[in-house]
This record gives sequence, structure tokens and C-alpha cells, in this order.
Amino acid sequence: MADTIDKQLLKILKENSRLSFAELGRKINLSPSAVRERVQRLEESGIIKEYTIIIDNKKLGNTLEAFMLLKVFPGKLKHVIEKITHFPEVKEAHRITGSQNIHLKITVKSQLHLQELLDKLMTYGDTTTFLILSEI
Amino acid sequence: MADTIDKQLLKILKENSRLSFAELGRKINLSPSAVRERVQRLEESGIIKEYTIIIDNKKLGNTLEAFMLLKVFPGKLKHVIEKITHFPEVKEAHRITGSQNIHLKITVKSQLHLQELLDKLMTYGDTTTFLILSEI
DNA sequence: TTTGAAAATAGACAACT
DNA sequence: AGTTGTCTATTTTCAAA
Repeated sequence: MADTIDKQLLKILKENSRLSFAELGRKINLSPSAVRERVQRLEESGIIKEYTIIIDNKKLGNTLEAFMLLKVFPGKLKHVIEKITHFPEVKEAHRITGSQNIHLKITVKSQLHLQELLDKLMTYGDTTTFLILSEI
Repeated sequence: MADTIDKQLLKILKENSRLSFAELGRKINLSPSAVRERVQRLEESGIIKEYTIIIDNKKLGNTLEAFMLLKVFPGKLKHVIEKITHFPEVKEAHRITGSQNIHLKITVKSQLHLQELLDKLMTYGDTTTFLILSEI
């Protein structure tokens, strides 16, 4: 499992995943080779799942973001899951416990776009929407 | 604003943010220089907010993940926001619309840990918890 | 885990299409 | 906007301790 140094590396990489092994090493006083071995172990063990970017959806014209809870109609869950992953508006999707069974994070261009999305999702189950006002 | 090529770049970078300009260029048939200019514009305009890693919290010993809605007691919101951001369990936090006002994503090591977290959050407001079963 | 050195690559810039 | 060519700095990789 990950020790203290690994945790430090993860924290730094979370803030900036483009640093080289040398730069990482400078930050935690370790040689580039040692950093390389640790990072590769973190990748191979799957602790680092992927290297990615955070995109500002607002700047791409998706001015509205929301969380959505979906209570899928009985027997439709598998089908709905299959469908939902292909919606471009859906950025994240999770199965959850509770009376609702799917949690979504979505982005849309406008209120009208949100309405259209809701119209589609309503055919799968009951929806509850929380618009995102800001990140904290 | 971002054109089709920029969107392709964003998509590729979202899947793997460590590719070089040259590698990106190979994927979309563009020279490294051209890719460089585009990616830098995406960074400068803030469309690419940050380069980061996705960490598998389960493998780090945080076996439980959950979404949580918080209906903060009147007048306490500012104080609660300040507090919450310092909780190590809180991975994401958003202000939202609706009768609840804060949406959290949290990770905890155990049911007991979750209980302790809930005990703390209960002093700020009413909580609703959805355990995450899986990603879709 | 460190150090050192060789080989490979990336990033930046200029001139041109 | 994009290409090509080139130079420099940096990184990666590997071997030896």
C-alpha cells in the first residue's frame, strides 16, 4: 500500500499531473529514478487511475451544470444505464443507494437544453435536479 | 471559442493528459507546433483548468464513497463552507439550488468513519447521504 | 535508493507556405 | 492557421554501486 511518500506524490500530481520525475523529486527530495519507480508502481497498482484534464465547461458554452438523481422505472435499470452513458450531457454517472438509484453530473448549454434533457430522462424514471451554483 | 479540432484535443487530453504535442499531433494529423499553439491557447483561455490525476480512493483504504446533501442551518452557510473545505473526507463541494444548499462528494475508510463524519456534519445542518455503489 | 552518462524527446523559435 | 527545420534544454532509461 501507499506510504507517506506515495501520498505526497499523489497530492502533488493531483495539483499538477504534468510535472516530470525530476521536478517531483525536487519537491520531495528524492532522485528522479526513485520517483519514477514509485509513480510507476502507483500506476501499475491502479491507485493512479488516469491522467486527465479538468475542462471549464462554462467556457465551452455549457453554461448550466447540475446534479441529477434518477429513480429509474422498475426493470429498466440496465437499459437506462446503457443509454445514459451515451448522452453527451452526462459527465459522470454513479449507481447509488437510496430511493433513487442513479446520480448524474450533467452540463447543458441553456435552460431549453436542460428542458430537452429532462424530457428524455423522464421517459426512464423520476428525476430530481440540483443546479450547480458554484464550486466550493 | 473552441473549434472542432480543439474539441478533439480536449477529448484526447481528457483520456490521457500526458501525451506530448507530437503525439497529439499524430492522432489528429497536425504538426507539433500547431498542436502546441492550440493547447497553449486552451490553457491561457482557461478552458483547460488543470492537469490532474484520478486516484482510486478504494485502493488507498477509503472503502466507502458517498454523495451528501446538506441543508445548512440558517445563517451558518458561510461558516460551514469555510469549515467543510478543510475536511479530508470531502473530495468535492458545490453550492446547489433546491431545499438543500451544499452537495458533497466524500470518501471514508469505514462505516464507523462515516458515522463520525455524519456526527460532525449534523452540527451544521440536515444531511442526506447516498452511498456510491459503482461508477457507470 | 543514488549517481552518472548516453540516448531519446520535447519544447521553443524562426522562416516560409 | 499551419508546416518544416533546427537548436537547446530536459527527460528517460539503464548500469553500477
